[in-house]
This record gives sequence, C-alpha cells and structure tokens, in this order.
Amino acid sequence: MSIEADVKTRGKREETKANNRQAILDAARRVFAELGYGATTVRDIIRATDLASGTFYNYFKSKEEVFQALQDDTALRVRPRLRAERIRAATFEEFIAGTFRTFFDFVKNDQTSLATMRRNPELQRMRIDTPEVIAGFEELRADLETAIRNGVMPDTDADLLMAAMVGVAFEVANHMISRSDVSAQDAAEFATALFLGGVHALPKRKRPKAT
Amino acid sequence: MSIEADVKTRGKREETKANNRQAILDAARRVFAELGYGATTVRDIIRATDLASGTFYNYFKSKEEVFQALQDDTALRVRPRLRAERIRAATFEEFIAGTFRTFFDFVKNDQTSLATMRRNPELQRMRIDTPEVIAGFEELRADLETAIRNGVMPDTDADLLMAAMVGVAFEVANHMISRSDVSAQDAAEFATALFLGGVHALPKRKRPKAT
DNA sequence: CCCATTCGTGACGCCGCGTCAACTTTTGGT
DNA sequence: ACCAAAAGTTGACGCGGCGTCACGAATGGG
Repeated sequence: MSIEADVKTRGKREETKANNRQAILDAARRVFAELGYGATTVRDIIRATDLASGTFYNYFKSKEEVFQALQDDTALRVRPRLRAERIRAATFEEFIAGTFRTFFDFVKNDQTSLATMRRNPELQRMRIDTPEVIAGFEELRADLETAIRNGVMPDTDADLLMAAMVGVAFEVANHMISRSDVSAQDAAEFATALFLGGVHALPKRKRPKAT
Repeated sequence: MSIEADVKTRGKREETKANNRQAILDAARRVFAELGYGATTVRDIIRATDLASGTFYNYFKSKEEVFQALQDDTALRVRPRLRAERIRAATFEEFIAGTFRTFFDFVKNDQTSLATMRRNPELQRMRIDTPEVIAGFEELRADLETAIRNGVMPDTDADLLMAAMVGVAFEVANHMISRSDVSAQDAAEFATALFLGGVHALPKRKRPKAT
C-alpha cells in the first residue's frame, strides 16, 4: 500500500532512482567499514549491489562523492540538535556545556558512520570535512557571534573560538571512542570545564593510581 | 672532496642509494604540492625523477609510505623544539605558552611541508597522522604526566588534556594559515589564554567593527 | 681480473577507471 | 490499448596505474 502510494505519487522512475541511490549508499557504508575507505574501489561498492558498474556514475562521480554524501547525512542529523541546544542556552556556560554534551552523546551513539569509517587500515588516521560538516562549523561560528553581540559571551575572535571548540570536540571524541573508560559525560565535562575555566578548572582524574 | 669522501667512507652503492631516496622524496614533495596528494600517482612521482618505475619500489611500498616519510621528517624536526620548550618550563603557564608558541611559529615558517600539501584540490581537507606524529603526541602526554606528578599541573586526565591541546593546535593552525590577519603570536596567545583561564580569559578581538 | 652480489630497468599481466552505444523500461499523449 | 520519445541501465572497451620479475649493468671483494 505504501509502496503503491509512493509509486502513484512519485512514479516508478523516481522510485527506482531513490532505491538505487540508497542501495549504493548502503553498500558503500558496508564496504567502507569492511575494507576501509582508502582501499575501497567504486567497483567494490557496485559489486555489493545488484547494479551494473555504469549505473554508479548516474548517481555519484566517485567514491569520494559517496563518502561525502554519507558524511553530510550525519552532519545534517546532528546539526539541528546542536543548534537547538545553543539556542536554548541562556548563559554561555549553557551554550558551551550543551554543545559539547550533545556532540559527544551523538558520537557515542552513532559509531556506525562517524567512528567505523574513521578506522583506516592503511594509514593511521585521517579526517575529512565535507561541505555540510563545514556548514555546521560556520553555524557554530555564527551562533558564537550572536552570543558575543548579546553580551553573554566575551568579545573575542569567534572564528578562532569556533576552531578551538571544533578541534577539542573531534580530538577528544577520538580518544573517547578508543578508550573504554571515558563516557560521553566525562568527555563533555572535561571539554566544558576547559572552556569555562581553563586547565585550573579541569575535573580531577578518576583513578589516580589504584586502590 | 666531500663527495669523494662520502664515496670512500660509504661506497658508491650507499651513495646512490641515498641519492635515489632523496630524489624520490624531493620529487614527491613537488608533485604533491602541484597535483595534490590524492591525485598523485606513484608514476607521477617517478616521472618527476630520472629513475625507472621499478626503482621506486626498492625504496617505498606506495605513495602513502612516501608521504609518511615526509610527514615523519617534519615531525622529527619540530618535536625536539617542543620538547626543549616544555622541559625549560618552570610553571605550567610556561609549559602551555611555550608549547603553543613554538608550534604555531613552526607552522608559519614551514609552509613547504605542512601548508603546501594541505592544498588539496579534490577533497576539502584531511589530516593524516603518521607514526612519528603520533609519537610526538605521546611525548606531550608523557610530559603532561610528569608535570602533574611534579605538582606544577593540576591532577587531571593527561590523555584528554593532550588530545585537547593537539586538537586546538591543529585546528587553530589551519585557520591561522587560511586567514591573513592571524599571526603566530595571535594564535599562541589565543590558545594559551584558553587553556590557562578558559573563555573568560581570551584576548579581546582586534578590530571589533571598524571606527 | 673475475665472479658474486646488489640494484636499476622497463615490459608485462592485472585491474579499476569512466565512457558510450545498444538495449530496456517508463511516461505521456492519443 | 498502443506507441513514440525520454529516461535510465547495462557491460564491453580503451586507457592508464599498479606491483612484479627476468634481465643486464654496476659495484666490490677476493
């Protein structure tokens, strides 16, 4: 019924188009996770579907573009949450804390797209920023500018502050993922304390030595 | 004379071996800068030398390994300077300030390897951590642990603190490179103030509006 | 001076790339 | 219900990069 409805409203062409695109994206996610991004070829992706090689190029120009689509998808899922958190914030303490908490929670619960494909067998590690990811950064910068104009945030270079937040967020998230003793809350508290009060304000380490 | 001396002490074999290796590395630097890392092929690199294609594989397994050698080279140049700065530090203010200042200065003055190959036409931006780079991170972590044990640094999670410093350093450095109005000193002061006192302590923005 | 060893060479087979002409399916008009 | 045009799929093809390997040249030891 719902399929028939889709067919009626969108037509068979639109339907298979959407299906094929999704099939490629799904296959790519699987193959990237299995072989690693660098080792994956367009042929690997298309072989993991029941489509022909030529069809791939009706939807994407390269594996890079597929990866970008996956990353952009993730970015578009998390950005509204971050945005909402920052808009809700009345003080800049809430602004910082809400942003970090939301981000680390998301990373913890979305290992599929963010963490799985960070695993790069051939090279040590790499980070790729796609357009929607960068747009998310710009969004943060704009919100910081607004906060500064409203007087809730000290008047400083919003672009550098954005860069610092982004740098801490991604780097700490990586360590959070590879370590088993750091929860999303731990990471958020650490990053928030750093930005609110500097090193002096950082939380004490959990287990100093043992005992 | 010096060449003859080299030949006498090392023999012709060792000599051409070193020369070939260096020729490949030099060619790679040029080609990476011109075509971008992703678009470069092993063939491109070897064509930029007067060697045959097979010879490449006597020295490196892939272009990734060449890139790694170049990155490691850079890492090994900057690490001693960072190390010295941190050892000299008596207070943790000096520890933080010295580390950031040295790092940003280095990035500004070493655009050849760091910035030139950051020029990546095909993909937006990416970061690749090679073994010696990672070893530099571990070195920082170890120094942070030592500072904590000596009581000059608050007792906190040294691994997360290292991650935060690394994240801020690289991300702010990227913005410093692409912006014309941020000097190495500006970047260092910003990062240092953030770590010493949090957002409250950040320097005021230079040109707020105009006047 | 000669032989063993090391190393440079480039042709080779393999495979992934992106294209394109032929073919199939869908659509809209009658 | 039919059909022609449009849209989309297919896989074979030419191209070029990959890593290898048998060959020959250069080197060094005896």
